[in-house]
Amino acid sequence: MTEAGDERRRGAGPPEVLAARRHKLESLRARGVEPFPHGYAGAEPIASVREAHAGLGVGEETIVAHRVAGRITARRGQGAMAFLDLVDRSGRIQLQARIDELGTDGLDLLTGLDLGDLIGVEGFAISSRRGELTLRLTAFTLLAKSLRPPPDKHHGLADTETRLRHREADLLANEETRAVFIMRARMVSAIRSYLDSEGFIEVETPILQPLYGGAMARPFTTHHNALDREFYLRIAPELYLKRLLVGGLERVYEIGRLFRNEGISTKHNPEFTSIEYYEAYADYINVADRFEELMRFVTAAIGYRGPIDFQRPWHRETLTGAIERRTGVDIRRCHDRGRLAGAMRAAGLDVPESDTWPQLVDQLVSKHVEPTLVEPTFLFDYPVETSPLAKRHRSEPGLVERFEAFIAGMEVANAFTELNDPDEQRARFEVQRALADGGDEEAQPYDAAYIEALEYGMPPAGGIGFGIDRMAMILTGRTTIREVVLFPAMRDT
RNA sequence: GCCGGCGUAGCUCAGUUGGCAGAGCAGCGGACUUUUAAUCCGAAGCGCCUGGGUUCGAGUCCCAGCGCCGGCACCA
Repeated sequence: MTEAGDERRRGAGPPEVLAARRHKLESLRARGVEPFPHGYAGAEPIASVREAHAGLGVGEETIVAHRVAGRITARRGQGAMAFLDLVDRSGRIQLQARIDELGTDGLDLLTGLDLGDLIGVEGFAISSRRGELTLRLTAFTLLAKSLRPPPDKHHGLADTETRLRHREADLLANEETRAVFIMRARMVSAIRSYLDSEGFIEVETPILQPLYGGAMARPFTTHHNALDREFYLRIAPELYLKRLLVGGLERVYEIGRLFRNEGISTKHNPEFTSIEYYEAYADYINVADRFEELMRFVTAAIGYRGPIDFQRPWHRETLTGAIERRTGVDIRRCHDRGRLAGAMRAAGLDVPESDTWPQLVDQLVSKHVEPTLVEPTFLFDYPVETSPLAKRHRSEPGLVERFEAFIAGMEVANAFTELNDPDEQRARFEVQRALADGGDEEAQPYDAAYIEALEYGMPPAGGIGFGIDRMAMILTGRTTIREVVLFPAMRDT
């Protein structure tokens, strides 16, 4: 059902399922029941109730009292007795409501509540005749009345559009959705604890930036009224983080939202979460080793049980070797656009006319190499043309010390030995400026403040950035970024 | 941005060659003291995404629009 449909119906009077809940709300108030009380202190998580009675035998009853709170998700009436399912953040538990415990009025009130209502309960832990852990209720309190029916209790909520536009409905109906976002949170928490334990400090740099940089992407722009100037929403925190290396912080990381004004796809959301970390006195090989270690740590910490093996050492190839192996094109022998285009045509590959040399290299990687990289893989050593912030390779002319990491056919990380020579950085920016003048919308702008920072002296360093969302996709086994972003970008209805 | 698929009750879904819009769950009324998506009986609830058109007659066929999904392009 679309939003527009809801609105129209509201104008013509609500559907009867909504009206029924409204009427029930009023009759509760008429009975003196407050439908929206202020709190319910002292409830324990359902999971801890389960833990406390793990060894309970079938049909066994205890006099251990528990107090829990949650949402009613199912009801099985038996006249003078009823069973209900209660769900909280930690799990589900069955409730048994008996007329001899609650009285006629109490049982009527409880069984008259709706699926979706939030209640707090007290009761004794017992095992039912079928062996299910159950709370035999001695008391209950309505904690919040639900005025909108929850999705089908068995089929859950399946309509993708409703799931994404009303994530709350998705979360309350689909346990699997809750599991995905809990897993994502634990993943981020594990990343933090790894980096914290390695002496990195978490920092926050500007999201509203006077000049964007650190990646090849088109930015969002916005306007600050008091300063009367345009700001960009950051496309990357890189340049600010490296200024912190200059300042002596030496090991820094930032987890936060990035914004790129580009297309939306199963792998792209206009705002997404990345982490970047930088380490003084490391080079890109050290960074690759640490990233492998980080992923081993994170997957162990969250109990990852998926198809990808993170314990084994990652595959390592050079970029040029990977391209040559898969297409026969040796980009080292094709330093100008014409030669590369010719070699690609000779190999029977598509050559878009407007593509520049770096764009053709990108094509080769994304079309012919990336899809083959299912197991965790590093590609090392990229052309200097595609990497204006990376340090020149120590032995390979024309290349920089940069790698990208791939998992499940998807690029997940980008890293390099950082360029810390201010004069060379200035020259690289000049090249970018020329590209921008030539109409390249993604060329990086000249950042004079950054050059000035490098002039104070930046330690040799390695750094990496990777997409939290894509990592979450891989670790939760989702195929679209929308399944790991709580509220993904959607069109207006 | 381009190409294709989809849009029916609060939710999950049927709907034949164009012929009175349906089921299950939820909700409503009643029965029931051990049930576990789904106990039994009964009565309700759908302007079929929006707007045009063809037709005696449109959920169904045609056109346009909106949204979602899947590709492509762009990108991480």
